[in-house]
Amino acid sequence: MSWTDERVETLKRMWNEGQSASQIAKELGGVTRNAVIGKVHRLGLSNRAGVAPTPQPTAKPAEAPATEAAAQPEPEATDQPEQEKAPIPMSQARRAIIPAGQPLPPQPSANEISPEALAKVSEVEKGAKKLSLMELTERTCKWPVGDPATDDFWFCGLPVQQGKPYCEAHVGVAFQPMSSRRDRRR
DNA sequence: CCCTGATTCGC
DNA sequence: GCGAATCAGG
Repeated sequence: MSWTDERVETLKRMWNEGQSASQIAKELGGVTRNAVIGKVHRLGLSNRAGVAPTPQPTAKPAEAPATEAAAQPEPEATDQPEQEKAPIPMSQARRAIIPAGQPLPPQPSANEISPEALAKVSEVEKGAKKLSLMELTERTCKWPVGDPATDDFWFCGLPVQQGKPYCEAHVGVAFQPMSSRRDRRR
């Protein structure tokens, strides 16, 4: 693939939108994020919002203080490219039944989770890596699925959301904003 | 380990 | 001009 006018335009647009190089590369296809970054630099549109100065210890004599800044003659506006859609038919809501005693994530009652989150989880579970307990690492989602008493039990295993113990989808249901939880009388 | 952008340098 | 390899950081 080469940098056609069109592709360059997409690159510029996405870069200015704040998309990451990898995202752009993925969108364009046929190029790696390195290619995108390289192109970005060649185009001279590096800093998009203000990149911190890169203190380069390399022996690089200070060049003439460039006072030239790129220009944006394109008053582009109103751009709502794409939105994450979750057309999940929501087949059967899976319920992981975790017996007490396990240092595992609490399974929130399905009736308190947003349909969005549930759908997302369902979807994620389809592509889960289905790891066993011992296969879990610090960057694999530790969300349990299924009944530990049966063979139909595994851990999500998808890449975790930095820091958290679960993938994005499961983080979503794990950390509820504790909303309509007023059901205090029990 | 996952990711990010920045830079270098052979092609 | 291109972009993989590498670097530096989160």
